[in-house]
This record gives sequence, C-alpha cells and structure tokens, in this order.
Amino acid sequence: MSGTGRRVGRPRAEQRPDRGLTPRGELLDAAAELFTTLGFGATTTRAVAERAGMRQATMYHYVSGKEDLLAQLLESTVKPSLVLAAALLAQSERPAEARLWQLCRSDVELLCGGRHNLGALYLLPEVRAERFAPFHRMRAELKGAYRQLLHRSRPGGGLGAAELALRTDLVFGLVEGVILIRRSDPDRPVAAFAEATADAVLRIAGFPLRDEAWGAPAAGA
Amino acid sequence: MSGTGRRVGRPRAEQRPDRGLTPRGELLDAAAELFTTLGFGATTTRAVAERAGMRQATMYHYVSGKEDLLAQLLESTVKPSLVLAAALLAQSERPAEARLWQLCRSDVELLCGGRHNLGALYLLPEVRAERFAPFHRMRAELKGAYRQLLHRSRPGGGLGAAELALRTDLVFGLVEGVILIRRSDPDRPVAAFAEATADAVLRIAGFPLRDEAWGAPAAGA
DNA sequence: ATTATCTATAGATCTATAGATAATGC
DNA sequence: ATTATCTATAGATCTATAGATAATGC
Repeated sequence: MSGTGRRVGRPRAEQRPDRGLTPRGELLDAAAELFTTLGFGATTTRAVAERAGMRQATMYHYVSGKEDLLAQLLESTVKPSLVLAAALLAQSERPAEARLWQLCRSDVELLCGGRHNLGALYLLPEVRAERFAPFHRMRAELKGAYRQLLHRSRPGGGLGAAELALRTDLVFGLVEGVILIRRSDPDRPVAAFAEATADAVLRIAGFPLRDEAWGAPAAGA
Repeated sequence: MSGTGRRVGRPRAEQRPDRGLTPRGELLDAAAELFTTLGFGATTTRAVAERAGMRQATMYHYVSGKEDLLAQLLESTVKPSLVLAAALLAQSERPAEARLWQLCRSDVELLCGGRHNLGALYLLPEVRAERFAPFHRMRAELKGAYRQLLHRSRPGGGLGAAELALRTDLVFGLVEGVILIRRSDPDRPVAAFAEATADAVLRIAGFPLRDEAWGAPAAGA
C-alpha cells in the first residue's frame, strides 16, 4: 500500500525510513505517544505533525485536528474487546463464569499491552464532549456485556437488579483500574497480571478462589 | 480570618459575596472545578483567576502558576487517607482485615465524596513531572500501608512476596478504580458504594463474602 | 492533471511582568 | 506605609487557511 519507492506529491522536507504506515497511521502513532506523555492539552498540532514526519500544516490534509486523532485512539482501545464480548455472549453452551474470565483477561491485555497507556485518555475531561459519543456508546455496550455475563454466571444468577448493577460497576472498575496500576508500574509482565485480574474479578463476582475450588468448568446458571 | 467588612488593598473590580475562603482557597476551588471539567492543559490562568473573582494577573500574587494549584489539589486527595492509614497501622490489637476494610471504605469516600472528581487528575501526564514528587511519595506510602494490612491479615499471612505485591496492586487498583466508576456515574450515593468496594477488596484479598461468612471479628494472623 | 507536501502568515490566544491605583493602618 | 488589586502589554506561542511547489500519471 504505502510500500517502497516513488510516491506522488511533493516530497517531505525531512526524509525518514518508511515505517510502512499510512500518513494517518503515522499521525495516530505520534498522537498516542504525545497525548499519553505530555497530555492532550499540552500537545500541539505542530508536535504531532513533526513527530509523524511532516510539517504542521500538512496534518490538516489527513485529520481535522487533535480531537479527530483522540477519537480514533479511544475507539481503538474498546473495539477489540467489544468484538470479543459479542462472540462470547453467543457461546451459550460455555459456562458464563469461564467466558467472564476470558473477557477480563483479554480486556486487561488490551489495556496493558499496547505501546502506550491509551486507557489513561479515558479520564481526559475533553472526552466528555459530544464529539466522543461513539466511544462512550461502545464503552457502555462493553459494560453491558460484562453485566450479562455476570448475570448468567452461577453466583450472579440470584442477584437483584441493584446488586447486579453494583457488582458490574465494581468488576468494570477493577478491569479499567489496571490503567492506574499500569501507570505506576509500566513494565509489569502482562500475561500473568491479566490472569490475576480475571481471577480477582471472579472473586468479586462471588466465586471462591480459583486455586482453591475453581478450575474445573462449573455448571452454568 | 477573611471575615466581613473592610479589607486592606485595592478593591476587586467585580465584587461578589464573601465565601469565607482565603484568596488562595478561592483559587484552589476554581482550579478544582476547571481542571476536572475542562482539563488541565485547556484551563487558562485567566479562567482560574476570573472564576475565583480576581483578574488574571492578581493570581500571581498567591500562586506561581497552574502547577502550583495542581500540586496542592493532588496532595489534598491523599493526605487524609494517609493520616488514617498511619493510625490504623498502630492499632495492632484489632484484626488486620477489619482495619483494611475501614481504610478502603474511607479512601473511597474521600475519592468519591468531594465536590469534584479530583482523583481524575492522577492520570494527567503532567503529574509525572519532578514537581509532583511529594504527591507520588504520599501515594506510595499509602500503598505501603495497604500492603502491610494485607500482609497481616489472615489469608495474606501466608503469601509470598510476589503474590503479596500482586494483591496489593489489585486492591489499590480497585480502590482507585472508583475514580473511573465515579466518572461514568457521578451521582451515585457514596456510603453504600464505599462499603461495597471495601467488601470487594476483602474478597480480592482472599476472604469469603462478608454476608456469607465474615462479620464477626476473625482472629488476627 | 493530480496529488502530497511545503512555506508563509493572519488572527487569536496565553503567560508573566511592570507599573499604577485605591483601599486600610499608623 | 503597606497591601491587594488593577490595567496594560511584551513576547511567545498556537491553529487553521491560502497559495506555491515538486513529485508522479497520462
């Protein structure tokens, strides 16, 4: 696509090795680094463009501004989990608690695995703006999946609506809380941590410890 | 202190009802509102000063700039928990799990109780700067208290160092995760939520559900 | 001709300082 | 005299647009 060799248009002022990204991809990558490192408000369009290898004005050829980049970065942190959640909800033959565990682990890996702690962008006040409604909708949908899996799981089955909502919040809070944990310890190995978080979620949900009693697939609710 | 009546100095351009705060207090209050609402980078010195009832330049009479305000706001979100943690660590006659539960509840109430979601400021990239080292030190100290209480509690007693560190992270992550929960549901009643979070922390720590088995004071480790 | 990029810049900020001013205190 | 505040502003940005330029495509 953006392969080697001659490309149409005036050459860039500063040539750099081709990273195999589209210009928009280069901008997103630069924005991810700068937003999480310097902050959104403190990041200038010049900084983003220059780090992406182009002049400030050129950026407007590809995006309408910083918010455009932020919106896409946010959505990229939810979409894969949302796709997985939809698949898991359909697997009604598997015990709900095993599916809940898998969703948690994978969600934590997504939040902790990327090169930048993009989850930290969730808390930006700017994200409240109407412009980011699609992101908020996706996140609400993901939370809905957690709630359903909790509801269908063994100890969740008997819960009243209020109690179910509360546990959903706690579970979702723990999963997204890994954003803060990652912040204070950025180099932690991800895989084991993701599993430990998924274990903890099941404990919050009301299951006994996995290494004590859980492990063999339990009967579905 | 800043009571009624005549005050030294040129009067403010726009007179407003006295809120009983010092000028610095008015600035902190304005900054809390604006930082959490608009974002730190997007908040201008003019906005802070004007909302506090003075002109932009006057602000420099009291603070050296926005970062000064941010530093003090951050510290105010940890200090009360730190004081409580020190007191609890000294109460060696009480079961550690009861003290852990109390610390969690109180920490959540602090994070969710204030007029603004100041915890959301934790994730600002600006906060990494050397200038905020005191805040980071206080937070690390609070986390250390959680670790000790976990260690001294019944199920934590037998944990290896790595496992203890992991559970400390999960517990601390869940408690601070309430910042994100509050963000998506700002008007939740705090008291019940704080207790539910403390219950969840004990479950993560390895205790059975409070409403199933816990409640009577258990023997200390 | 089309495209991607560049340079240049108008207009709108924003921060932090300098110096003036309008109160009270003595 | 002291103090708290004001007005004014220099200097440094930053954003987004206008128009020029240097490639490839046909």
